[in-house]
Amino acid sequence: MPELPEVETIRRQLHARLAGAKIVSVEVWRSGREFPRSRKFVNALVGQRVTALERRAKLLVWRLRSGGALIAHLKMTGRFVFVDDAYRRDKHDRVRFTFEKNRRRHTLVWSDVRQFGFLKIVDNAGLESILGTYGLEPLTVSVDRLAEALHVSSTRTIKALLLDQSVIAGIGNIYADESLHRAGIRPTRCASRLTSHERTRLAQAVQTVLRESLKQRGTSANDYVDTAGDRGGFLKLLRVYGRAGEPCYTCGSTIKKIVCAQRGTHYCPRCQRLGLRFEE
DNA sequence: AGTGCGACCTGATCGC
DNA sequence: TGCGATCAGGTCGCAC
Repeated sequence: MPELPEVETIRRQLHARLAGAKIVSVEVWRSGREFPRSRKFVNALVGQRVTALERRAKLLVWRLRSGGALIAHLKMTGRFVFVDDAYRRDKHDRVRFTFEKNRRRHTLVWSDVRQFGFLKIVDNAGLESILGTYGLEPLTVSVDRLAEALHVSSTRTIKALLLDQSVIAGIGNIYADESLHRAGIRPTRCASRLTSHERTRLAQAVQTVLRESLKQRGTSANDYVDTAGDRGGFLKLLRVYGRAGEPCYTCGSTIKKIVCAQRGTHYCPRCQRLGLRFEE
């Protein structure tokens, strides 16, 4: 379940190897539901040069020199992994890219067990309209702006709001739960009922959690690996996600798991108490 | 208009 | 042992 820190980790690794690289070959091993028709896809990419790798929300954007871009969404199980010549194809592998940069060759495989992810070629206008649907980038705006984005008149729960990519871009289930725990706010709270102190605390928590996770190269709760096939190190620093039935590190209460915003939701009933808070 | 929820997909795990 | 049910979850599209 790659969210902002995982996608950003992959972006950095791809950028380091592929910015300025020429796409030598593209081989579609397996196309599927979301996948573009293979010949058109291959023809649009071979011979092109990648100028830069960017990220917006959970979307990877491969800028192409001729204009336009290849966009990639990993959804839950999408992976980009660099492989060597001895690599043997796995049944979930879908596309193999070969690049050349400074006379060095790089081979990259796109695989996706659940087939939810997609690769798509878009022109500049198409790219702009897609990128425009996303909200604030949480790591490049101030706490105040982030807190302001959480100031809504909405009947939704605060967790549902955090997951809304058009409000804040890049938060998924893990970081929503972790941010709410660090801010001491129960996920089921009505978003419009948060106090301004709570919005600020939550905005700070979102930034802290995302930054800390990025330092650890993301969280590997299930499938996520980076382009070297390595797992992220943030798993051991999670305080509530995946810890149902275990004691809260802060207060010792048992972490609960419920369904909120149609997602498995983890929280500490004591640290994330309902009702008045007295410390503010 | 805003919100909730099913569908998409496969593999791991659980209960009988 | 085997088999079906359940769960994981980002986002789209549909229904209310």
